[in-house]
Amino acid sequence: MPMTPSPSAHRDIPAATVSRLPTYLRALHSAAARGITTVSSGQLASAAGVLPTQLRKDLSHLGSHGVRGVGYNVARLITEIARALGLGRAWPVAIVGMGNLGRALAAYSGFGTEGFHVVAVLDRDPALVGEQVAGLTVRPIEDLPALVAELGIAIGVLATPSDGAQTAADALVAAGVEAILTFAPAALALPPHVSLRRVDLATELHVLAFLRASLSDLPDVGVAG
Amino acid sequence: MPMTPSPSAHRDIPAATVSRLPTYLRALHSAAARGITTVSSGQLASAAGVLPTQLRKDLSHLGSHGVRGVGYNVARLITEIARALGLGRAWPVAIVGMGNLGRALAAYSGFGTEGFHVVAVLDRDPALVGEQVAGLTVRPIEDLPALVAELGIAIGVLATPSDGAQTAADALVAAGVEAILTFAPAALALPPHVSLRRVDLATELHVLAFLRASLSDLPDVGVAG
DNA sequence: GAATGTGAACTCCTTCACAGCA
DNA sequence: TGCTGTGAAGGAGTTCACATTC
Repeated sequence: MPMTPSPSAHRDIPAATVSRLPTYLRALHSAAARGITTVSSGQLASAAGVLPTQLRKDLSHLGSHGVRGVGYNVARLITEIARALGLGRAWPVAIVGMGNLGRALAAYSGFGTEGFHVVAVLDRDPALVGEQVAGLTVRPIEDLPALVAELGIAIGVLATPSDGAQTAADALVAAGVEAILTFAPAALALPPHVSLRRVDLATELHVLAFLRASLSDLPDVGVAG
Repeated sequence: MPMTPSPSAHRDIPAATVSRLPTYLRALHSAAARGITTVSSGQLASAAGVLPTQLRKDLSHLGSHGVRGVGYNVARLITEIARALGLGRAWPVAIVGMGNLGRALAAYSGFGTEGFHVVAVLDRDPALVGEQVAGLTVRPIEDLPALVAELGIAIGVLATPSDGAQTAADALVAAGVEAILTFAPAALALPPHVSLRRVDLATELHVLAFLRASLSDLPDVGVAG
């Protein structure tokens, strides 16, 4: 799991815990929407797909205080996790690369409900610049510094082909963006202060294929024809 | 990192190693395309964004034999990794959910070059059934058993909203699919023999926002206005 | 009685140090 | 001399057992 190795001031919450907090938050929101005000670690854990001990250990890192014999107050836990994750305001996001994936991401409604807001879409191809995508006008890469300064863009999403990924990443960093999520299956060289996460679709499929193959060790697909 | 916890017959290659092999494979293909026939662990590791010791340890799990003092034969290493990953044939993939993301995935050219082939696209919405997406006709969920049997579909990709994810997953499992990649931010209950990977875009952004916030502990975005 | 919070054991992964070989 | 392969050390994360509190 690619993550910038250097930064040490993670507010002393382990990286593995941070990566599970959003899931807990979603489960809590869903519970709150159903009128539930108190949950036990067992209930919340099963909704999130983890073990109860895992959940309690995770929550203990935020110093969160449930009530013994009772459980956690849903509203309070939502507040605490949101604060731990640095939410409470909408983070402005820029997406670079307006191919199929970039367009889909720009239109993805999930971001908005989770505290993120796509405020800029860019592409290096002049033929795409000026086009409308998800209610935004596609801008050229050269506009990045101005857009970052103007809109306070904090996170850049790379949806370019592998070739252009490093160049686009350099442009983001030069413009002052310090957090990048890339979908390009390429190794990126970045300054140590820039946080990087990579989502690699082909790798996920490869891992699945491996698991699948190691289960049924048949050369043929396990479907009786 | 969501992965089915049960299966033990991973061909004794650690999960963490498996998740890096595809990256090595890409770097090797790229090297081969440039006419390079031998690489050292240092060269390959920097192309893949890992440490040389990590790479050598990983390769040692496949019993791979490089040549001391020289390095690895590119062609041979490609063959060994491909075999370890169970490649060598194109895995047929079905994508369920033809919203923005599903369409983008169906059109994603990366899959084809990596040993995967999107052979079916489905949606539960009758209004979408029959439409053409990436050269395929959208089929109803009910066609899954027939499609799996006919096309040997081994991997299902879920690009549905969270609501429909469990239902769609059940349909895939009932049709005989034993490996699922889901983009829906929901916990899925699946039989233990089914492998599951989850890609959660919102979670990735949350983690980035956390890292970003813990670096510059300003309430404001770190751009001098 | 019921459920949280946490030290301690355990498992997994990464990194180091260096032996082994061309 | 140069680079691979690997046992051993170190670190991170998960699970267990149980003391603690309502």
